[in-house]
Amino acid sequence: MKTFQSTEMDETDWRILGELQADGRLSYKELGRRVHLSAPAIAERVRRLETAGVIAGYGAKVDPAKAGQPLLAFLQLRCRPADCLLRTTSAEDYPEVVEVHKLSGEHCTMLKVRASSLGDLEGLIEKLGAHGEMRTHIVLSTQYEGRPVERRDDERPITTAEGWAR
Amino acid sequence: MKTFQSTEMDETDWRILGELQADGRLSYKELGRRVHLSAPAIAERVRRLETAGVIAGYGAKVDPAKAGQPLLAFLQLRCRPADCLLRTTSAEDYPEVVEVHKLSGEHCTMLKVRASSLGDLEGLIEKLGAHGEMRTHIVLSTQYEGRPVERRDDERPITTAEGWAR
DNA sequence: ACTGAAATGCTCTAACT
DNA sequence: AGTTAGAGCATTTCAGT
Repeated sequence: MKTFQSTEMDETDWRILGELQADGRLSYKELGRRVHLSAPAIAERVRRLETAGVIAGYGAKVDPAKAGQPLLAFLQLRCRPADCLLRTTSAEDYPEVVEVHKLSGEHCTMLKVRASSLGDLEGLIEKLGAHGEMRTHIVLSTQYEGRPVERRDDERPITTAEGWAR
Repeated sequence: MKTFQSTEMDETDWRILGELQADGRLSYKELGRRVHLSAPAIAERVRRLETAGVIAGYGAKVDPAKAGQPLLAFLQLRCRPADCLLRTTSAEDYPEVVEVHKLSGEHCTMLKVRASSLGDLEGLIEKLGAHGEMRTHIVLSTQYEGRPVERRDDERPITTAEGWAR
């Protein structure tokens, strides 16, 4: 599979990426006005970014609190290898679970969950507790979330096999 | 400010929300075809959802790995109240920090960070370590992320002051 | 790779049910 | 709240640079 190298993305691509992360419904015409390119030129660049997978899709950003899920928590799960959450029941069965990450360290899993009420959260924690030792972190407030992916000047030359395989 | 009650959202609104979270660039015409409504009717419903803040915006979903940030980690910070991260330097100054949550428990902060390399991550951890005791969880793999907000049948009647204030 | 113009298709307003 | 119809734009394709 052909993958987009960072080196193939010029300043204009990054600006397009920035604008589209801030407003995914921008028209190509308006986008073109902002980065000083014609609509067809923009459309082609965006299509290339999509094909390369840099843009994985577009989505409405829904406010969970206003959609009935005001509670956020992080659950850290130290599974017993036998009945680990990732091996037995899929975490997708729990609608509260919005993210699942496998962690380094002590065979741990990090879950980000959203609940509609403390009762909902309590029930979830009880059910998940069956899979192993758990650590609960309830979020009181979120300073910010969903920072856009931006260009980094601090990127070092890649020294992995993939990096040399051009 | 007038806020959208969950009870004001019917099945059609939830379907629209589902479709727009899956593809934020869907045309009103196509959206209308999917939920069996005309384009102007859809447009008005979407505009209402936007005004109510249920839809907070639209954005391109960028794959961080393909945009030069393959590393993900959660950093748990136990600040000394005096020079807490949230009080002194704003965490927004660190481009690696993509989420900041204030936690219950021992005056803790949960940071979600994305780095371009282990060196980048190491430098960040070093700098943030100055703000207090820290616990690092490097993500090895992500099972999923960005699950859409969906309707929940399990919602209980709200018993808070806000719940009664209709 | 980008521009400009023409055809197509979508969005928006308005009049009405 | 919803529909249909028409005017106004955006998108797409294509020829040209």
